[in-house]
Amino acid sequence: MSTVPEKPSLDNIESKWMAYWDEQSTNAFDRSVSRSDVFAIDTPPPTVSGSLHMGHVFSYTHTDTIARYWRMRGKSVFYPMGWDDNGLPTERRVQNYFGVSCDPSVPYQKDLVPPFRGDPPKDHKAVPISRPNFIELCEELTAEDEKIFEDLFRRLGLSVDWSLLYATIDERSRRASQRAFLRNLARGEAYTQEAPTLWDVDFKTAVAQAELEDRERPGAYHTLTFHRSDGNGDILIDTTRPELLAACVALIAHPDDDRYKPLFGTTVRTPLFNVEVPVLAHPLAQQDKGTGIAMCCTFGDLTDVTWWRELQLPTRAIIGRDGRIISDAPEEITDENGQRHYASLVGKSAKQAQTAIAALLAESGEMVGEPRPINHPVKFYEKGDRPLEIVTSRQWYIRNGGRDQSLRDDLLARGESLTWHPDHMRHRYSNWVEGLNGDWLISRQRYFGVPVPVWYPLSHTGEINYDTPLVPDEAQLPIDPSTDVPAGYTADQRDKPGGFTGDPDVMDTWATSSLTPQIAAQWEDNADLFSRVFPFDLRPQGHDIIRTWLFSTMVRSHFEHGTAPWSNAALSGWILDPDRKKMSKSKGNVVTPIDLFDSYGSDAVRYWAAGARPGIDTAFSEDQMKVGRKLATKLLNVSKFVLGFGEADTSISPTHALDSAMLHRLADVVDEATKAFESYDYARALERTESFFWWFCDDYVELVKTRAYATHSEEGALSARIALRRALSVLHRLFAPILPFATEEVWSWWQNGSVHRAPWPIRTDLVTETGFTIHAETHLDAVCGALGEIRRAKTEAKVSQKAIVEEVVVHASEGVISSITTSWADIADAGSVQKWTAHVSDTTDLTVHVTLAPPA
RNA sequence: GGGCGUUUAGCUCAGUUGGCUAGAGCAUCUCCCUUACAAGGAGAGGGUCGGGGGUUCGAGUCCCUCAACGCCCACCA
Repeated sequence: MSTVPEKPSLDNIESKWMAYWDEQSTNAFDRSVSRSDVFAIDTPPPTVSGSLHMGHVFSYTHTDTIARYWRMRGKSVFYPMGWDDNGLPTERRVQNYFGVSCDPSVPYQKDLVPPFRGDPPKDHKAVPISRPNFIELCEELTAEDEKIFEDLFRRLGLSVDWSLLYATIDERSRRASQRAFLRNLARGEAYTQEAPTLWDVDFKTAVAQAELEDRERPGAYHTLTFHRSDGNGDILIDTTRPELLAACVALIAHPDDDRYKPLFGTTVRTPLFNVEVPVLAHPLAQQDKGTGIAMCCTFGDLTDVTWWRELQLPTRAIIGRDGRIISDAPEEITDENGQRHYASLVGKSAKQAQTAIAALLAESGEMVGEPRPINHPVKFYEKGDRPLEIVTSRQWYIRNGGRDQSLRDDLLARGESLTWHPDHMRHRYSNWVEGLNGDWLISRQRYFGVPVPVWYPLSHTGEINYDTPLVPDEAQLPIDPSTDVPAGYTADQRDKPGGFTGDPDVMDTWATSSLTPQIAAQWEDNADLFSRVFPFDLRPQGHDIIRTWLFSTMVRSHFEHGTAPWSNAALSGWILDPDRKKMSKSKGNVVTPIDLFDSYGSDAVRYWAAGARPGIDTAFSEDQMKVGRKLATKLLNVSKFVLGFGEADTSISPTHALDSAMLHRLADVVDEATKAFESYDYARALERTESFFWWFCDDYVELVKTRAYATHSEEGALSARIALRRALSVLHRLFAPILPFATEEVWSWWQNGSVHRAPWPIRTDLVTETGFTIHAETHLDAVCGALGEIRRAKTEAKVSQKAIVEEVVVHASEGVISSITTSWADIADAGSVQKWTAHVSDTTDLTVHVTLAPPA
């Protein structure tokens, strides 16, 4: 407890109180309490490769207000932070920064010195290094960014317990991730399979359904002529991907399509390549698309995959993993011209091949007319730059209900069991789960990630036996199969016939971040801690990653623990720029958070963020930050003022009706704010508190300040001071979750300890239900109504509010007159009124005639 | 094509089970240097609550319908 400063200021309060909170361990999680006294938050680990922006400030503030509320409610708040530094974006930065590339076949080198630290020359050829070395460099580079992130989050006032920090690539995360995978494998929930999968040709990795997005791209319909094998004419096919013609395995029309019914079971020959393919029926063919009959290739899109599987068609892949036409033509192309045509396409990208084949078709006369340009949606990897291809490869999957109705039902039920904030977000989840069309593909052909922790035995001829993977003991985790050796083998047996080979892949970043509750709670590493926090209370996150992060976390927890990982999911909205467009760097409308903290203070920025209702998109608004700044300043000033009246024994009830009425009004605000916070609605809690606060400052304090100075009587002054101090204490605590710095500052002037460890206010801090006979709201409306009329009269007369009023005549109902009479002395003080008379009238309206004194 | 959300003052938004004359902040305008605060204060103007229909004594609120905008999912020859 210190004294009230002469000139209160918001300057530098952030650094002052940040240091204090560290010193006092204000935000530390108490590991001794039982689960029922814990509030556990599964904080989203931000991606470290980028920079923190207003979106982070926005959503993390929301969570922080909730954390602070529950801490004041006496819960031990488990509020960890994690860094998501596992994955592609980091990998790319490390390659560019150090001038290295990851090659899992290179052995680990202790104390490796990278060729560069920052800006390798343009002609530098990346030096291949082992995967463990590469991961070390990733950790080194991300550490710098993580420091910056931590500083920013501290400055924002997040009440995170920084001792709980984790990173998704750290040892604990890798161990948890591999352990969970191995358990999935042991229970049959993870499996490997060779199958056509969506493939990014630039990253050269498989991608999962959840990572897809559609982009509108220009394309062109080409009308191709297929020749009936019986010589009875041609069939026209519309396709946007003529470059796949050599991969054509069938023509397919709808079973009910009368135009093509007679052709089912017959064959046709492809243009240019002269390969015989069957004409088949399948209900997925759409009669109104193109010519109503489609060319099925291996593989142009996911429909092709379905046809290929269901109609048991052969495989004729022509696109390689680099997105180019492979050199080996399908052996079905026996025609000499066909082989020549194919050879002319080898090595071309899909786009180049399309141009080339269009020219060939035009030349051979097997294309009708010119290509007709269209715009159509094409599937992309969300981080990729080129359309996805479909290639056949061996991948690991985790079951997620995409191929199993009963599992799907179980996961839907888990989603239903959550309390969603806002509630309608539950539809995003069920919508996604119901639309799954396959299991979760978790393997990625990348390096910086958690390795798939298995090896495979090699036969005496060197064949990989995928059916009996060699798994490590859990005690060995984390492992890297590219350098570690499975039990029963020696290092020199690696990749030798009769030996073993390590799985070359890493797991999808979501395969690790789907375990954030387990990682943060130190699952299996610290059973005591885990039992005190799991399942968590809250998962806060963006609604754009319901299908990825939220759903995958649910899948893992369902399998491993047989429960949902949390009871509540709070989805935050987007930040829009003032023109209602989503903010983005490319538009140059991104303001950095630090500048805003410097300009308005952290509390003001938090105030803006907390004004947005849960899950609602919100416009970026510096105006709102100015308002927040004003609020924080006002809080300082009014606190100084109230405390300046001197101490009072607040255990005694105030005697004046106005004072009691004010406390009753505030007690209702406490109830509302409490109810709002319990349903995660920080915005409503703020709105109610703030609205009361401005009324308190503008009307109540003005009404009682003269009396509080002991101008009239000690008894009256005491009543006012008791009410003022009770209200102030409650207001400090009500604002604490939103304005942690300013409230801590004012709290320190007159209280011991942190406001953030003070108990959340309750009604009985303000009022006891006995001994108050008038209706608080009626009383306040009457008194403030009268004061308002006097103020209006002065404003209309264009005189100072300090101007003396000679007489006030009030006409009102008996009850209103009674209230005004009771508190008349305060009204007269606030309005500088010399004399007044009251008349009881039938009307419910309050009429006030004000006679101003002549200017002195 | 399926689902979800939004539509209230110039702007951003409240309006909780239907109930006085629909609210706030910002912006605009007027006034006031008033010993907590001029980085302040006091006031004013401004809305036929997206359109249409219905239920009701009474609808911003409930029902039907249409529209616009946004998002999610699916399809995509």
